[in-house]
Amino acid sequence: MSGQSFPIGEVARRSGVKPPTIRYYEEIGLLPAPPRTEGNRRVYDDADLRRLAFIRHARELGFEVEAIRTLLSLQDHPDQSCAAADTIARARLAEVDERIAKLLALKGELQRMVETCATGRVADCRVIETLSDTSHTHGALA
Amino acid sequence: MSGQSFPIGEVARRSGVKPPTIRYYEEIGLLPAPPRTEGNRRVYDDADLRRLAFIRHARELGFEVEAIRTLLSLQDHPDQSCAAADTIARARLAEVDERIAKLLALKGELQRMVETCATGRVADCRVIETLSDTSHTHGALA
DNA sequence: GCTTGCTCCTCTAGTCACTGGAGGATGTAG
DNA sequence: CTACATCCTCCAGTGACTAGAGGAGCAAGC
Repeated sequence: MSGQSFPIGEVARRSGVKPPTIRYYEEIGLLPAPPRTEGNRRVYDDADLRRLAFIRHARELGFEVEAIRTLLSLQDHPDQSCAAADTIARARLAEVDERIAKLLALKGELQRMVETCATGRVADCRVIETLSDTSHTHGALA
Repeated sequence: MSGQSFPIGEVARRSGVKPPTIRYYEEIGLLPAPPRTEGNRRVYDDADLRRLAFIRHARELGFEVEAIRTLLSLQDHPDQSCAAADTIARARLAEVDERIAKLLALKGELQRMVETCATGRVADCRVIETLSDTSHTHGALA
């Protein structure tokens, strides 16, 4: 009932991650090395598929591979010490919060521009002001 | 009242962008080449500072340099055709919206983990499920 | 006015996270 | 059994930095 298996190309199509990138993720240990067929071909399952989709989304959101590694470690070691997991989750949470805040600010500004635009010309664009606040500039990256 | 000027090191400290990176941005045309002193040193002003801080935040949010270039073009050509600006702003807006949605989902999951954690063990971590939705997987990048 | 020491300059090379291609084996359809 | 797609490994290239070598500029102290 859950034993679907796919070759790398199929996984690539379904996850949106290209074959060379999938092999690369295996190489750097983000994705476990899958079993192989007689003919040495990689065989993936649904769990791999989900993991890859997760990695892809996280990368698109701008998380570095190391950050993703820590997120995946939460998944991979559900029995690990709570303190460790908590620390990781909290750090990521802070990062996520800041990103959301910045994106919301940028969104507001882009919306304002689209609206202003409807009424005439772009006039005063403040995209820079929106994201150039240097107050919480230091100490952002976890 | 607005004539502050700084050498590259000062700009680096204030913007959080390192000198070599600032020079790199100049090279690829994200930042205009500033005037130089007698002794061939770059001299920046407040506008450069804001622009750099903006670029930094946008990069942290995962926007590619090309996307940032289009955002900056809104700022740089406030008199350009509204249609062009509108198209750019709308495309970025869609991207921003999707990012916000994904980050909120991830945030919820991380929060749940921190809470669960407080009560005992990590147990079932679903960070992967949170971001592995493949439904709107294709057609995301503008 | 000259040395000490910091910042700056350019240039080249290295890193991270991929991306693409060469050259060859495998698997599947006619 | 021949096409032809897909896979394999390996190696080179890209984007966006990052670090280092080697040298010039400048401010401060003696």
